[in-house]
Amino acid sequence: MASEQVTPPLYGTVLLKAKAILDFILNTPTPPNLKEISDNVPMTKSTVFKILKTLEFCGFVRCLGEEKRYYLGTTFLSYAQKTLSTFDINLVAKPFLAQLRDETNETVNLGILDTSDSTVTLLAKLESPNSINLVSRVGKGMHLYSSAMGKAMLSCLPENEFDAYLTKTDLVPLTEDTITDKKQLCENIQQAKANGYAIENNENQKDVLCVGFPLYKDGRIYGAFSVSAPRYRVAEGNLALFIEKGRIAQQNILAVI
Amino acid sequence: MASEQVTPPLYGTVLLKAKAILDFILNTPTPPNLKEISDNVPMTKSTVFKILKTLEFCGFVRCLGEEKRYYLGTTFLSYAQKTLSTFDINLVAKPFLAQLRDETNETVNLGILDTSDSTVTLLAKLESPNSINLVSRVGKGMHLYSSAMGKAMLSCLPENEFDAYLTKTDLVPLTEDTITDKKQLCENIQQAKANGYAIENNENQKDVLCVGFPLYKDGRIYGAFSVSAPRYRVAEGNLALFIEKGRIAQQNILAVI
DNA sequence: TATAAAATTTCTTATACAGAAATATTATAC
DNA sequence: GTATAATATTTCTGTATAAGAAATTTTATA
Repeated sequence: MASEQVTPPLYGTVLLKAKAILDFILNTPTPPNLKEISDNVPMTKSTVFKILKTLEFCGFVRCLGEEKRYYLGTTFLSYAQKTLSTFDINLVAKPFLAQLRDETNETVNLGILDTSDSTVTLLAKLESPNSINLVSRVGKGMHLYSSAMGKAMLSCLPENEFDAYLTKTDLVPLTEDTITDKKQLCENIQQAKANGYAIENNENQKDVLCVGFPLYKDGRIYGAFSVSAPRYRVAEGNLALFIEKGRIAQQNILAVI
Repeated sequence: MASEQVTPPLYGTVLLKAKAILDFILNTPTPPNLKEISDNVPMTKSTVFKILKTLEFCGFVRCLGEEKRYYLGTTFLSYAQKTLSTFDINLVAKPFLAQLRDETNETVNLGILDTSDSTVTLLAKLESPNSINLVSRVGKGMHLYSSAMGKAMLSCLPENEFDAYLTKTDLVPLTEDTITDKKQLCENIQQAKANGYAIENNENQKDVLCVGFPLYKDGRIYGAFSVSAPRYRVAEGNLALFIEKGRIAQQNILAVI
């Protein structure tokens, strides 16, 4: 849906063919042999064969057994490890968050879950063009129970992990509206789960309202982002805009993760 | 060293170039930009650029940030998952184990660690050409503390996991030579770790001697294999042969895992 | 042993590729 | 704010390479 590049490049047809073959192996329950592959990708048997042999040479596939079935290779294990170790949600999400900032004219934050002490680590803050800004600092840890991003991420936790968090955490009040009752927090998180976003209204920082969106995909919590504004600037229509545009940003980011 | 295919295939030069680029990104601590890549692979900048754009289109790399640095893509996460879920140590190891069987003229076994109940599951049994064979059945579970493959795998466990195993396990005797003393087992495993192989002499099955080799790589225990023979057939020189040829098979298998 | 099916190899022309060099886009110095 | 340098991207062209048809070898099955 986004206006991204969808036309294949005019270079590297072999790469595109190789990917089609790899994807076919990926999506086939039992490892296929040459015939099964060439029957299911738009290439002749000899072309598939030659590409497979090169992929095998590269360690991208392995051909095993008397039936000569093709398996994805162990090379991908190293690549995947590197992908994870250098994955930068900050860089991935930033363009979409900048757009969200421009659409809402408010400050947009990006955070990740710090599992060591169950807090939100603020990775990036895209300042509102409006003059009066909020006091937040990149790197600062916030509580999960009081912040919009934190509550958004809580809403994605598996039940047992959420229970563990609830058990071990003291809900220390930060403002007069901080939720300090565990049952109430539970309900609040349930609501966030149902909505797909979490609202924090004067709970974490005085006179600030935040809408937090989780970045959750394939069972993994990549982080969360939020739109935050001084409460006086958030009228009814404004909040709806935050939610609408936030949801779009969320979809866009998840699509490229 | 093995007489495997080492000559690049005469087809798919773009694939080979693409792999060189991916490998450079893999081995560079901070994600490189175009210039850094093209300075380090034997291609011109424009060639590297065009391949990168196609790799990006395929989801194999992503270009992020103002500095346009290249990261390995998330596509590899799916590929790696599939690699692991279809990984078949049996098929990978079999040719080398068949060779070992022929070199020793004894039965060769392949097993994996069943972590659910801490036993060895026998995956394959390559029968000795000699007439008198041993009683073992594919699928049969053996104890880690009494079998050669089990002890080989124990020698690769991280210390805390080994301690946990020792604590929870009753060393029930299977023969008159089964090690039933935990301290003695500890020393035996230490010895196996130092040797790189484990010997089981009449401990698991009466009148049988086994030499077990672990298949351990990158912190992962893929399984173990063993050469097993009736004790009366194992003279001094024979045992040395088992160890020598077993080590070679182990190296060969680990090289292709 | 005969037959079928699948895997390799051979061969050839159109085409996709590689690199040089020009251009555009940044970053940085002045 | 302009000049300069560094990097990224595009254009262009001869040549190497890829794609497919078909023959051949290998392997499975009757």
